[in-house]
Amino acid sequence: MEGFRFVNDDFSPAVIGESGQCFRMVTVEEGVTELVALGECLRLREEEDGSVLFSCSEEDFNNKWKHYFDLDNDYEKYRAIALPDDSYLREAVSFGRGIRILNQESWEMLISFIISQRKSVPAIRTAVERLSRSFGRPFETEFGMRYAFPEPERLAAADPEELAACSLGYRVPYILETARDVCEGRLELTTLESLSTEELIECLLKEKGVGIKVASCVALFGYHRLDVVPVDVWMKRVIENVYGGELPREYKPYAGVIQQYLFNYARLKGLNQGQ
DNA sequence: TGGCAGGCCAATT
DNA sequence: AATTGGCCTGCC
Repeated sequence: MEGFRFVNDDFSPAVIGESGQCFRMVTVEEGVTELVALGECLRLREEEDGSVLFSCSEEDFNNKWKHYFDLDNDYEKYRAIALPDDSYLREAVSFGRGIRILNQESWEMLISFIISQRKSVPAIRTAVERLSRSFGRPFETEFGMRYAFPEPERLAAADPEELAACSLGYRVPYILETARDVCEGRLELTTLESLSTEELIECLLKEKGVGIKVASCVALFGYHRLDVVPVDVWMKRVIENVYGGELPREYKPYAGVIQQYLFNYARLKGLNQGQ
C-alpha cells in the first residue's frame, strides 16, 4: 500500500473502529483498517513503530483526513484531566490510547444513531452498510466497489419497503421523516453548527426517533461538542457503579472525550457480561 | 434458541 | 413529571 505516513503513536484506527462512534470502519486484515467516509474509501495500516500509513496523498491527508481524525488535537491533554485518585479512568485512558473523537458528517451521524436504538454495534454496522448499498452512490476503488452514505434526497424519496429491507424495522418512518425535514428545509444541519450545545440538542430532539441519547451522540460525533456525554446502558452502569451516580465536575469541559474512554473500556473489558 | 440489544413514543397515572 | 408497554430484527 502506498500513501502518506503519519507519525503519531497516539492514533489507532483499530481502537477507534471498535469504540462505537462510527459504523463504517472495519479491519480488513491484521493491522489494516478500511473506512468509507466523505464519499471516499480510505485504508490505514498501523506499523510496528506506531506510525500509520494512509492510502492517500499528503495533500489529501492535510486537507481533510487530518481534521476528520482530529489529529490536530493533543489527546494527552484530555487524558491528563483524569484525577489522581480516579484509578478506573486512569486504567480506561491507558487501555484506550489511540482513541480520537472523529469529525464525522452530521447527516450521517443523525441517521446512523436513529438506526442504533435497540441494536448492537454489529447489527448497526449491518444496517448502515445495507442502507449505503441500496441508496448510496457506488464508486470504484482499487479494492472493489464501495458505496457512499446515502444523500438526504435519496432517502427522502425512498420506498418504505426498500428501507425496511435494510433491517431498519420500526425506524423506517423516523428515517423517512428526518430525511424529508432535511430536504425541505425544516431541519438545517449546517445552520445548527452555530448554535450553542443546548440549542443544538433541543433542535435535534424535535425529530421523531431522536431522544436524548441519540441527540447526544449526534452532538458529540457529528458536531464535535466535546462536553456532551451520551448516556447509554454502558455509561449508566459506569456512572452508577464507579462514580456513585455522577461524573466528577472537573471532567465537564471534555466529558465527552472522557466518556469515550470510559465507554470503550467498560464495553470491551471492564464490566463485560458478568465477569 | 430465545433473550436481548449503545431507545423512543404514546398512553396512562 | 414519572412510569410502562410495545416495537422490528439481527446476533450471541
